[in-house]
Parts: sequence; structure tokens; C-alpha cells
Amino acid sequence: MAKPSLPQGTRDFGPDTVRKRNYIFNTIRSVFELYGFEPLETPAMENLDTLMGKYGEEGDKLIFKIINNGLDNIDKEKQAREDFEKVLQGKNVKGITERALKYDLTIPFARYVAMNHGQLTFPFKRYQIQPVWRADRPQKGRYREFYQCDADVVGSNSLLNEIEIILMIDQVYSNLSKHFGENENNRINISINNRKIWTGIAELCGCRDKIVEITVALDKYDKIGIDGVKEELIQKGFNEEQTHTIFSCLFPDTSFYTTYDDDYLNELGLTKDEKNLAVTLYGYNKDLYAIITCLLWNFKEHKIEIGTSGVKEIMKIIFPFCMDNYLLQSSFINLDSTLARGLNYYTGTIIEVKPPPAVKIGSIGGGGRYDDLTGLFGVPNIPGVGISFGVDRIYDVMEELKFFPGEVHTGTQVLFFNLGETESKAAFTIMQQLRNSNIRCELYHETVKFDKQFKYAEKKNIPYTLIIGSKEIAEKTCVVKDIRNGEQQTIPVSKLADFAFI
RNA sequence: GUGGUUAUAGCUCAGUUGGUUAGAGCAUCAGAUUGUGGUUCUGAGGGUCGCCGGUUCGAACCCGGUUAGCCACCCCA
Repeated sequence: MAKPSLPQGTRDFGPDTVRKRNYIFNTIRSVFELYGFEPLETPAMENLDTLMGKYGEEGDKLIFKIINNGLDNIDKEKQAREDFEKVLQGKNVKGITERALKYDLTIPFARYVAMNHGQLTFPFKRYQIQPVWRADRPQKGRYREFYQCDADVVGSNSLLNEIEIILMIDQVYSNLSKHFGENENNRINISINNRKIWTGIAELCGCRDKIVEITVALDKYDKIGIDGVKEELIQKGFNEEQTHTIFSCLFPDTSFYTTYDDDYLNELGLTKDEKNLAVTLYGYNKDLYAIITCLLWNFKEHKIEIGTSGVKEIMKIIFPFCMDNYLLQSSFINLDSTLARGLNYYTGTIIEVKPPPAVKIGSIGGGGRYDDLTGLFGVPNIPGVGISFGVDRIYDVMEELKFFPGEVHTGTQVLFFNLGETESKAAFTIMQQLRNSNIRCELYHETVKFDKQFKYAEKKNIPYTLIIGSKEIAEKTCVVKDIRNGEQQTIPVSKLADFAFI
């Protein structure tokens, strides 16, 4: 018999872990509900062509494909062999595989909306908490099976949705632990950017078709720095002038742009309202103001409207958070001009959530706006915006920072000692009464010496033991011991229901 | 998909240039202790040294392969 083992990148979760994970799930779910989102579940598997081509070239490779049943049917042997030849050449063939495990929750959701758009009331706000699978090689913070918690709004272009999503992110972390936001170092970082800005920059460089190359390179800025990015761009075939254009947009000479100048704002062609936005941003964060005005200037100069509208969207989203510093409790929001995000279906706002800087783990959530996801399934013109929480990583972050509250443990509260047949019968009756008043209890399964029963309680983190022997039966009392401090007291059975087993 | 690294008792790990019967701590079980555990003491059980092959008189140790974990790259939650 071979040693039992798990498939690569998957894990079992013991009782303690499940409780903590459920705490995260429940917290996120209740915030989703609070903001008016409704639950949805979709199957673990989808038709392969529902998923293929939606996540970029790399993404396709990471989709877990399911081999068809019945390939051993002798009548179809010839066909199966021919099909398998094609698989060996790297093709997907219906004869061999036509289903796959879902890779994320967004595409199956788009498929659902496309199939049911006639019945849905728009804007449709749904949340979904389910596992997804990726055939990736596991490493720190990366698993082959993990849970996502998604909330999306489809059928609305309003930027109010983006603002609500940011508020939800903040509220989830506030509810998860009071320590998030306790001080500056513990805050969650919500970065936003806009794909339209990338499109604009690509146009500035005169290569709109190379937007993916630009975003992939700039997305690594945090990791490889400005020189590394430059090197990668040049490797991808960008010339000196183009890289200069990109950098001058994203990393402006702040000393120039941080001076507030009314005439300059007028030159940018902003409306009165937009100018007010800019003034507020200036008061809130000079660097933010610098990047925004720099981008606006560049796009204005070259009449690239898509870029301009991207910047204006960012301004409108950040604005409420500049007006009220207390809107965000556990996080802060900033414009990260290098933020790109790999998924290619995003078209507007993009959002990425990062843990406090002390934790070296990638993003713990992300999302963005997509104009036409359902168009992929034949139903055009349903725009949407959504966010995804990565529970497995949030767990790792909470664990590393020791942020799980003590109340997460919801195991047995009272262990009834087993002192013999008559005694345990009496104990059993009392135990059922306690259970009826919602106290979690159990009776030790056999009559053994106290030593063992105590150790059992200690290991299972059961705070109270309850001892009923012949003496207690006669007196209609019981002995309640708090094993955390060793204190014990004798109380009448009639008063037991009033005892606070906390 | 590419590269690095690790694999020895239930857990954490020692293990000399290759040399007789592979060790420690923790955990488990039994006893000191028949209604009060956590400390202490005594004793016991527990191993195909990841798996397969090679070199050698002899391999936990050297070599090749393989599987899995971890880490990094690509990419991503």
C-alpha cells in the first residue's frame, strides 16, 4: 500500500484552520450582503471553450482540463488515437477533453449573465464564494486549489460602483480585525489605475497593439525597479524614445508638477467641476496630483481622448476619499500608475489590494471594470465591475500578523467528566439541558482516570469541565472548573443554566 | 513551463572522510497516582533513512533517475 498523499498544490484543512477560514468567509459574505449583493454558485467545471482564450496565453496553459470518460470504448479506439495525436501537438480536441475546472469566478459569471440576461434585473449585483483551480506550480501564497470571493455589478457604467467596491474592501478588513488600520504600518493598500491610461500611453508611443507588452513590463516595477523595466521594454522591441515617453508619463518630474497653477489647469481643458476635483486632489496628495496632471497634459498635447477619460475616471473615484479622511478605516487608497493586472478583459478601472508591507506575499485581492465580458458569449453591451478576495492569502496574512481574534475558536465549551455508569447517566441528562440552552458540551466517552479526561479537555481547548459524582448527585449540585485558571466552584444543578460558560 | 533546494520516528531535527545494532528533544502509551490534569521521575512502543536503480566487500551518506514539499522566475489570488 503506497503512502497516501495529496495532489500537488492542494491541502487538507484541520478543524482549527477551517474555523479561521470560515471566519474570513463569513466576514466577507456579510459585507457583500450588506452592500446589496446576492449569492450565486456555478459548477466546478465548465465547457473548455467557455474558458479558453479569456485569460491570455499564459492563462490558457494554467487551465485544468478534464479528460473525457469513455475513451476506452473499443468501437471508438481509432478516433481516440487520432485525437490523442493532436493533443500531443498541443491542441485541445473535443474527443479527448471538452471540460475544464473553472479558473476564476468572473468568466463563469459572465457566462451565467449571458445565458440569463432576459431574466435578470439590472444592475445585477452578485457575489460568489467558491474554489477555483489553476495548474500552476505551487509556491509561497500560491496553490492549485484556492477560494475566491467575488462581488460584481453588471449592467451599470456608474463610477459609484467602483467607490462602493473600495468601501467594501475597506469594510471587510475592518471587520476581519481591528488591527488593520490600527497604525499606518498595518493598513491595507488599495491601488487603483485605469486601463484607458495604458491604452493612451500605448498610443503616445505609436503602438497601440503592444499594450500587453507595456503593461506586463511596467507591472513588474515594484519587483525589478525602473532599470529592470527599461531593460525588458527594450528587449520587447521598444526604442529609446518610446521608453522615454512611457517613463515621463508615469514618473513625472514632481518638482514641476507639484506646484499648483490655475492657468496650467485651464490649459488642460478641464471643466469647472473637474478643476475643483484637481484642486482637492492637490490638497490631499501632491504626488497624486503630479501624476494626474502630467498624464492629462501628455494626453491633451497629443489629443488622446481615451487616456484623458481614464485619468478623469481615476479623479472621480479617488475624490470622495480625499474629501473625507475617515471614509477608509483599515486601508488607504492610492493611484499606482504602474499597476497593470494580467487579465486582459479589463477595460477601465483596475484595482489591486495588497497586505501591509511587512507581509511579503503578492496581492490579496484584485478587480476591475470590463466593458463587454458577456460579449464573449454573444450578449453585448453589459458592462461590469468587480472585486475578488483571495481567502487563502488573506488567511496567510492574518496568520502571519497574528490578527485572528480569539473568538474564532467555537469548539466545545463544557466537558462532562465520566465517573461511572450511574454518574454519567445523571451527567447526560444535565448535559442535554445545557445543550438546549445553546451551550456546546460533550460527555467524555468512557470512565477513565481524571488525568486523561483533563488532558482531553486541555488539548481540545475546552475551557470548562463539569464533574458530577455520587456526592453531587445526592446534593443535586455539580463542580464546575475553569481549567484556564484552575478555579472551581460547586453550584446547584438548578442554577447551572445561568452560569456563563465563556 | 524554467531554475535552485530539501526529503531520516507521529512532529522538529542530529547523524563524522562511506564502516558493526541509525540517535535526541517533543509527542504517545504504561507506572509512581482508585475524585482533580499541566511539574517531576521511571520504563515502553515507534524507522524499508521518499521511491527506483547504479558504484562498492559495505550506502542514510557517493552517482543517475523519479516523486513530493519549499523557494525563485514566468504568470498570478
